[in-house]
Amino acid sequence: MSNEKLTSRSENYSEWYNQVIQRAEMADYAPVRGCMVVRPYGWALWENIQQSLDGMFKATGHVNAAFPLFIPMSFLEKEKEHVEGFSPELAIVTIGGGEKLEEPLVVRPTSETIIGHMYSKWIKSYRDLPLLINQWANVVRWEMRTRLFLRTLEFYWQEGHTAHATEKEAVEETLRMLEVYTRFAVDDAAVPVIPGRKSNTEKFAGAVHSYSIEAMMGDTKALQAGTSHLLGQNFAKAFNIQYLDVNNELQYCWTTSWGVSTRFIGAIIMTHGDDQGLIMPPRLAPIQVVIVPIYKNDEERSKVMPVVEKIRAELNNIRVKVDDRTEVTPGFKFNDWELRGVPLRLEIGPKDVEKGSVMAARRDIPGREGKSFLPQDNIHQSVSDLLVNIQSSLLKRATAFRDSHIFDAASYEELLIAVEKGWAYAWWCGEPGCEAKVKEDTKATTRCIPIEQPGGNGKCVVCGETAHEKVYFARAY
RNA sequence: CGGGGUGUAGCGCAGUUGGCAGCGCACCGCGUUUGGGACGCGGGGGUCGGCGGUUCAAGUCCGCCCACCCCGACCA
Repeated sequence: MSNEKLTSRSENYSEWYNQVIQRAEMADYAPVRGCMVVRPYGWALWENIQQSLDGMFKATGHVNAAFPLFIPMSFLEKEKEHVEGFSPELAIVTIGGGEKLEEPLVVRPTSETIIGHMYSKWIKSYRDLPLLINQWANVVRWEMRTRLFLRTLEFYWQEGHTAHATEKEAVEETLRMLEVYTRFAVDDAAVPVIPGRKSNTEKFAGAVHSYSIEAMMGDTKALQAGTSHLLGQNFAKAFNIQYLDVNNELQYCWTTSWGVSTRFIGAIIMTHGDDQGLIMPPRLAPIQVVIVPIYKNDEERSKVMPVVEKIRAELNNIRVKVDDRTEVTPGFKFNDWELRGVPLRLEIGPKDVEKGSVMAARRDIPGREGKSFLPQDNIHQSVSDLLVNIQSSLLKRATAFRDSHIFDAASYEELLIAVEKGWAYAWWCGEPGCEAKVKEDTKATTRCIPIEQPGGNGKCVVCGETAHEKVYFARAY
């Protein structure tokens, strides 16, 4: 661990990002190119994300299951767009047990195909529907360039796969899970996101429609933080997922899939972090409160530690860490836990023992301004209140930042300026040509066509033709 | 695959006209410290990316190879 200052976030955002992750011991690259080791502290955050999402999945009637890591190549080839979309980034096993395989096995880049294969066996009757299954898994996509959490060769995620009797139900499911992701991002991660539909060029290979939640990072670039796909009957037809309806007629199912990955950790880091390092939203923070005892000698220690233990015991259902390391100074610990993003720090020293107080320092407000004395009495209540307050102020701050970097673009000139400074919000006719022109001129792409629309019509910001929908253009990760 | 760059201690780097392999941080030991990144003294750690060449002598000069990073095309 280093005790040097971090690179400033405004000076070099990408260096800041890598430094924070490494110094906070969130993750490392493994010796193999592009693969990521998630360190215990990073994994603890992921576990909290898992727990939060899993609770919402259960509440909406989904159950967990597991499917194979290896998928026969022929499975992917059954859906034309799917294999075309994924073939450049597949890792393929050609040798097994020293023998060349009859048919290559693909290391799953996503599991629609193998799950579709199983669903065709499992689903026979309308009584089997809807089938609502989620899988927590790792997947592999052979990316050209990797970035910790955001784009790694292997990543961890959850992928939900559902089958329904009607299109209407599948559409409802797709939007329901988009809503679940939105609630998770906003309420638990304090990451404001815009739910919307992807353009045809940006959608998932094999989907009818893709939806996503889009977040703005601290450098104003956009990050797709979760996706929900309406697969229509594309996979049902490719894999023969059929059922007999009440009239004894054979019907194809309507399917969906949706996922959130370890990429979301990157979203949290880049949304909330500052020049001191990470800031964890209290609801997901691996450590919510760190207590730093302060003493000069054994005598002071013997007075301070019982108070520390008493406070720790009272904060029973809060994730508390007592940093009783003796080899580093309190000042070092302050910086260390700030780097790791612990939302609230309690300092307890001889003065607090005398006064019956503790010093509380909130992570979201740096320096003296974020410090206050709390009475030791009723500490559980005051700490809980502070955590709630920090959670909501993080969301408020991120939302204000995002909104001040979204610009209405009424003309192409305005769009060019807007995507330099943040996101452009503009009418778009839906033509891929207009989208491609923007990408060529600015590197910005359509992020999503938001669910909430202003209504009425406008003129496409690129070609001037009549447009029915407004869309966000932005540079993206 | 195209353009640019870098390989020297765990990490970050310096190394001049070729002449004993260095610095900061980290690590280990002892002591003093401890309310915002402590200090002193002592210590351990190297196939200088690899192979070959020039030379009395190569981290340094020459040739070939390898690896990695950044910018493009691709992407949750």
